[in-house]
This record gives sequence, C-alpha cells and structure tokens, in this order.
Amino acid sequence: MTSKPNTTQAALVRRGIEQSIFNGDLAPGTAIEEGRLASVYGVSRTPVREAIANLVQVGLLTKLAHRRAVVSQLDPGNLLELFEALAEMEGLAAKLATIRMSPSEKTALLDIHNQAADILNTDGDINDYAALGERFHQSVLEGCRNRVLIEATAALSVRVHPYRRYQIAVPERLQGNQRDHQVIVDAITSGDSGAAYDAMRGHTAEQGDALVRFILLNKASYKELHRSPGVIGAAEPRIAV
Amino acid sequence: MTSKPNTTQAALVRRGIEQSIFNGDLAPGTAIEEGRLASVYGVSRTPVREAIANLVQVGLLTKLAHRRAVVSQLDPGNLLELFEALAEMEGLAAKLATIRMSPSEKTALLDIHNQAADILNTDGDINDYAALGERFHQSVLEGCRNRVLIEATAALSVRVHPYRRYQIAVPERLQGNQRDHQVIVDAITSGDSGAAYDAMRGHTAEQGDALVRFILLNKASYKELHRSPGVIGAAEPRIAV
DNA sequence: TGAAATAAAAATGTATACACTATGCATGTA
DNA sequence: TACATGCATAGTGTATACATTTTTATTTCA
Repeated sequence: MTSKPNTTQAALVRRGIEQSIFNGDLAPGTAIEEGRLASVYGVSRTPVREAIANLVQVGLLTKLAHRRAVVSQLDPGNLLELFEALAEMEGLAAKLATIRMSPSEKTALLDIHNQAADILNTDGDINDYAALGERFHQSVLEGCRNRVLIEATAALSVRVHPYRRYQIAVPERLQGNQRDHQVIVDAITSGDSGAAYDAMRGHTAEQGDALVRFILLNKASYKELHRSPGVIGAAEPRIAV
Repeated sequence: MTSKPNTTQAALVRRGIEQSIFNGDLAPGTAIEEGRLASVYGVSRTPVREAIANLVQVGLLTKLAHRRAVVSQLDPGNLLELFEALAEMEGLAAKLATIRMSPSEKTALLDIHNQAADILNTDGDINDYAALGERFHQSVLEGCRNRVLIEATAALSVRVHPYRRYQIAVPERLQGNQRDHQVIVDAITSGDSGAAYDAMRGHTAEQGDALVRFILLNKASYKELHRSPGVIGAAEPRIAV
C-alpha cells in the first residue's frame, strides 16, 4: 500500500496526525494510543511510533517514557512565552526581508495584502481571508532568506496552530489585523527595516495577547466549549477515538 | 538490561550518537548504518531507528527515505545562516536577560566571567576556559526566562557543536573572546538591554565568521585534516565504524 | 575500453511477537 | 471506613522476521 514513491508510511501517518490536531479532531490534552491509530491508518504500530516521536520533537505532542503521548496542552503562560518568541522572530524576519526581498517579491507581497483588503471590503469568505493572512506571513518570513531562521520560526508557528481556532473573527479584529498588515507592508516597501521589525513584532505579540485574553475570559465556559462538536480542547486527557 | 529507571534504550543510544558526533568519532558526512550501531550498543535496530529519527529532527543528522542517515554536513553558506540566526536569538536573550535576571543571577554570571579571566591570566587549562564559556552563554540564555526561546536557541546551538573543534584556540582569539564577554557582562549588569543585545549579537556573529573563515582558508588541506586521527570531517559519505 | 543493463547483496521500512512497566481494581487488614 | 497490598489488564518498549528499495558488482554490448 504505497501511494507516492519516495514516501514512507510513517510520514503519511505523521501528516495525518498533524492534520487531525490542526482541524480539532485531536484536541490538546487528548491522549493518543499507538495501537488504535495503527488500525485507523491501516498500518502497524511501528510507523505510528515513528510519527509520534517526530511530533513529540516538534512539540505538538508531549510524552513521558512508558506513558501515552498527549496532544500538547499549553496554559496561558506557555502561550505567552510562545508568542513572545514568535513575535521576536517574525519581527527579525521582517527586518531582514525589508533589506533582502527583491522588488518583485515585494510587489507580490503587496498583491496578497490587497487581495485580502478586497475580501474584507466586499464581505468575502473569512476562510479566504485567513488563508491570505497565512500567505502574507509566510511571504515575509521567506523574504528573510535565511532557511535556518525560516524553519525555526515555522516550528514555533506550528505549535500555536491548535489554538488558532479559539481566535474570534469579529469584524473589528479583522480590520485591526488588516491595518497592522498595512503598516508592515508600508515599512517593507519603503525600506524601513526598523519599522518593519516593530510593526511585525507588535502585530504577532498582539495576536498572542488577544488569544490569551480570550482563553482567560472564557475559562468559565471552557469545559462547555470542549463538549461542542468540532471544537477542540480537553481539560483532562482522554483517549482519542 | 535496564540501567536507569524511567529511561529508555532509545534515549541512551540517542545520547551516545550525539556524543560521538560532538567528540568527532562521527564526522559530518559520515553515513551511519542502523544494524552496525545496533550491535555496537548491544540493542536491536528498533531503538536505534528511534534515536536516529530524533537526531534527524534536531538537525544533527540528515536522512532521505530508504537511504542511510548521514551526519549533517554544513557548507559555509549554511553555517553563516545558522550563526546569523543564532546570533540574533542569543542577542535577544541577552536583551531580555538584562531586564529579567535577578541581582543574584547577575552576580553569578559575573562570577563565571571572572573565573574565566583568572584561567586566562594564569595560563590555565583551555578546556576549563571553554567550559566556563559554555556556562556563560547558558546563563545569559536562561536569564531570558522564556523556555520556548531557550529551547529554540539551544537547538540551533547544538547544530554548530560538531564544528566547534575547527575553531582554533590561539591566545589572541581567547583574549578577544574575553573582551567580548566583558562588554556583555557590563551591559547586563548596568541594565543597558540595547547594548547587551548588540554585544551578544556581534559576539556570536563574529564567532561564526571566524569559523567560516577558518574553514574556507583551510579548504585546501581539508581532506588531509580528516585523515588525522581524532579530527573529524569527511568530504564524501563513508560508513561509520 | 566504456557504458548501459542486469543480477546479487545489503540496508532500510514495516509487521508481528514478546517483555516490561504502569495503572486500576479488588481484596484483605487495621 | 480508610488504607495498604497484590493481582489483572492495558499499553508502551524492544526484538525479530519479512518485504521493498537501494546499492554494488557483474555481465553484456556498442
């Protein structure tokens, strides 16, 4: 049962688990059991174990010896640390990108930004807007031309993904987001690397603050949220289905 | 055959390989073979594979599907990128540490620095000096009080370890190193976070430049170096013993 | 002679079987 | 009733066997 050549079952399983975590099927705090996943993916435990080991290293899973792996659960403190580091690194990337991006790359970035603005002005699909937001950040990041930095930053970014769905998409937040991006684009295109750093750093840090604020405020109804279908999260580890 | 409780064979093997890479027994470019390592460590291939998978994620090993793992070999370009990222992150850590370290932590840092100075002034053991240098950087890093940043930075730091042995320990370099540390300590103790950032960033970046310069200059005698016992490196992948 | 094709060998990827550890429950005791 | 102890069960860690792929060596043909 080999789909793509030069690919391994372990890699497929890994991507599968990753996806399940991102889309909420595997909520933070959920314990995953090798044998179960093995039968789900129709493979033996071996590739599953390898996939799990990978995701543990990435930080998406947490595991102790002889105990089941658990989808990493970040408390507000951890989240703040994560966003602090992420904000700094994205800020740094923006600073470098301002100097290193080619003119055509900068216009491409501007194009993404304008497309996002259109969606916002015409009340388009929120998901499309979110996707463009991802591309925006990714473009700036890659603009720094430092693969080590790119990968290190992406590694951190992945760890906040399971919590993105907690972010509320109210119009005012979207408008604020768009304004932030505007400042960033302006700084990058005008070649002001210091301003690009400040803007990007502040932007990501603010995103983190908002997320943590939201989680803290809704702490009361936290457990309720988890019960609702399609919404992730679990206070106590429970077995994955 | 269990040595320490709550520990796994895979973890032991992993540390063993790591150590072999650091001390030069496994040079960059060396291909490692699972079966061989298994017999060396007296275990089966399974824990060896797990250890390898870990080290691949860390970046110490490089591996393609169905092909043997190879000790990561960084060309000068990669090394420069690595040091650029590392310099920025250590600089950031120094900036934060300036604000967040407790007075006692700062005096502890100063103490490490002074011990190093003593060794230098009394022509003490170079290895002791190097160890103190490690502790110096580690102390500053931990001073930032952000575990995410600490771990991300340490992860990068680990990847340059296999190349540290290329660094020449001439008196002038050591003196320069000590002067850099002096500036960093001064900035941190005086509470000038900006200066701490600049000093630490410049220091690490300079270390990287020196290393790359050395490698480029000795490129001619590169292959010769590899043959000498105790010195690492291999132009073409060769099987590990 | 050299290069492409092919067959043999070796190494990795996966499955399965077994061993060890941890957790929960039941039983017995103070 | 509360607590400790032992047993049963579930799940991870490791070993081994098999399948697939890569690599190496060999052979053949231009």
